Amino acid sequence: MPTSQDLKDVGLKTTLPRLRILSILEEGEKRHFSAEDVYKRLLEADEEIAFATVYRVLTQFEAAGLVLRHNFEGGRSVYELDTGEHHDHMVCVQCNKVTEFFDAEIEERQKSVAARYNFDLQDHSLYMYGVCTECRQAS
Amino acid sequence: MPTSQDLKDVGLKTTLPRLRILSILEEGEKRHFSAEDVYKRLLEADEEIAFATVYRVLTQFEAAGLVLRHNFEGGRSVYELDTGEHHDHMVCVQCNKVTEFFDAEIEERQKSVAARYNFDLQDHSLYMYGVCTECRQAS
DNA sequence: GTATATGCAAAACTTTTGCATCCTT
DNA sequence: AAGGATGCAAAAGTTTTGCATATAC
Repeated sequence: MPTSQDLKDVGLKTTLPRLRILSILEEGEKRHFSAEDVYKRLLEADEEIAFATVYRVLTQFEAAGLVLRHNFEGGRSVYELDTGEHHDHMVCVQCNKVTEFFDAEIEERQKSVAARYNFDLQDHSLYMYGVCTECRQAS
Repeated sequence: MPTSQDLKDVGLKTTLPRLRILSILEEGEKRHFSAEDVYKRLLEADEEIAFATVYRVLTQFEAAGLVLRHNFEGGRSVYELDTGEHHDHMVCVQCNKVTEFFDAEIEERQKSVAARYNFDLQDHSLYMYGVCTECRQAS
C-alpha cells in the first residue's frame, strides 16, 4: 500500500489517482504494465480514472524517478516500478511474460565498449526475446 | 546500386519504389533510417513515392530478411540493411548518430543467462544511450 | 491477362494536450 | 484562496489498411 509520504517524497501531491496507480505498480506479482494494463486494472477495481490521467501520472512518475519506461517490440511503452536495482529483461514472445536478470559481466563489457569509443554512456536497454520455460513445456 | 536480381532473390517483384528505397538503404554513409528519413530522401531526389508505400516496402523488406527494424527510444521505428553481421547499437542522445559495435563476450553471456533460465533465446536488442565523442568535444 | 503493387485517403493505435472544473494544501 | 490535478474530448504522431488504378511478368 503506498502512502501519501511516498508521493510527497518525490514532490508530488497526494491524489487518489496517483495512489491507486502506484498501488497497482507495487502489487508485486506482476511488475511490468502498459498504460492500458494499468487502466484495465483500475476499471476492474471500479476506479473511475481517465486514460489521459493514467498517462499523465505514469509520465510524472517517470520524471520523478519512481518508474522506468521500456520500449519492447510491439510499439507500446511498458512501465515498471524503479526498485533502484538495475536489471535487464527477457520477454517471452508467446506469453509476453517479462523476466528480469542481471549480469555483472555484461554491464562491465558495455562500459568498456563505451570507453573504447569515447562514448559517455548514460543508459542502456538490453531486451532478450524468445520462449520462456513454461511456454516451451506447453508446446 | 541495387539490381532487379536483389529483389528477385528474396521473392519480390522488381518495382521502381522497391529499387529506389533499397538504393537509399544501401547508400553507405548513413545506415539507419526512420520511414520518414527514407521518404524525405525520396522527395529530395524528386521520386514521387507515397508514404504508405515506403512503410509497405520497409515492412516487406523486413519480412524478406533484407532489413532489420529497431525500436530506439523516441517512439519511431528505425530500419537498416541487414548485412548478416550481427551488431548492437550506441545512440547519441544529442545528435542521434547511431554507432554499431559487436562484443563477443556480451553475446556469450546472454546465451548463458538464457540457458540458466531455460529460455529459448531467439533475438535480442542492446541499445546504449549516451553522448558520442563528437558531441562531447563540441560542448 | 492475371496477379500483385501503388497512390490516396481514411482508419487504427498510442500518446499528448487544451480547457473547464475539481481537489489538495 | 491559489496552484495544481483530473476528466473529457480533441489533436498529434506513427503506422496500417481499403479500394480503385496502374504495373510487372
